[in-house]
Amino acid sequence: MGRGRAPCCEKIGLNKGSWTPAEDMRLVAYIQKFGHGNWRALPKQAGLLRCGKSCRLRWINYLRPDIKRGNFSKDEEDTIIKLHSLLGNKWSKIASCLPGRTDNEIKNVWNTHLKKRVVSTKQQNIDSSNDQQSDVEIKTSNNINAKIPETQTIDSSDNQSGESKDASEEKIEIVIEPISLDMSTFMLDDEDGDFFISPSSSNESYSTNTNNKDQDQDPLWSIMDEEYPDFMLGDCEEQTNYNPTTTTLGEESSCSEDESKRWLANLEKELDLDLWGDEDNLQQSLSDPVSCYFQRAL
DNA sequence: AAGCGTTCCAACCGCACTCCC
DNA sequence: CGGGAGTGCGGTTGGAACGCT
Repeated sequence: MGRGRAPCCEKIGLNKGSWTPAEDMRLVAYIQKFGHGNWRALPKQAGLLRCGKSCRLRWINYLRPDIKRGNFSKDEEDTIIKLHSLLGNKWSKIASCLPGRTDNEIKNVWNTHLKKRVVSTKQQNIDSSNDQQSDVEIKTSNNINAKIPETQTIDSSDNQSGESKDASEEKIEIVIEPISLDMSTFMLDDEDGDFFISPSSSNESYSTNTNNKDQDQDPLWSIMDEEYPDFMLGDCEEQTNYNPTTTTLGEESSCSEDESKRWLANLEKELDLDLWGDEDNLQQSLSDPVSCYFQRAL
């Protein structure tokens, strides 16, 4: 689609723009199996024609199993407004107070909805009563009861937003609840102890297009549900206690390069993507999956 | 139905930061 | 301490969906 500026040299030959369901599946399956210890190396090992940055963004903003999708609740919106008044455009900090929401999503909601609402609220307050404290209620509030993974004291002193200078010396204590996310909510095991992705169990409202009215019709999970109902990732019981809020998979999971390549080849076969060819080409795929992928993609 | 403007948000980019050697 | 690599953050872009005429 060609968003933004021209790609740098090292990105020539890599895919850009919207992710396809197949790419999503490949990324999810790879991370479930091997983790994401090294984002730069991940796309090569997973056979994705994407840069590591793009993979990371896709995972964090979209494919993570603990992502909460759908409309923001009133409470969430209020929390965003309050935190933004204190922190400014510190989207990642705000996101840390809203479990399941990403900084990108919060940023979008703010820019498209909440900013206008705050401005109009301020304007209404000024118009209706000339109240000198019209913006106090949205500028400061210590009554924030947000949920973030661990107790944090947010120091807003680094806030550079002009909108919140008044609160720059203030520290807010946020009571938070730990997120307990077990990968078993995302992956179900069958009788043999193997695991497979369970799209429907991961999030009821999962969608790649929340803007859509048919947001339950996500292409990825639709395909997964309909075409790969028993999509297998192989034995990965070591992943069953994966908790993305506390664990970086790549730090704990380990796999040899050979294991990675072999898994990738098997994945292609299971998905019937025909990117690696038949058994005759398997050895070539294993020895140099990326070159093989390019050759076959051309 | 077609055309046009607006809204939404996924994905991009560059820069900043952290870590390691 | 300096430099390089990897990662995170925030601003911006542009295509798709939507609404209006």
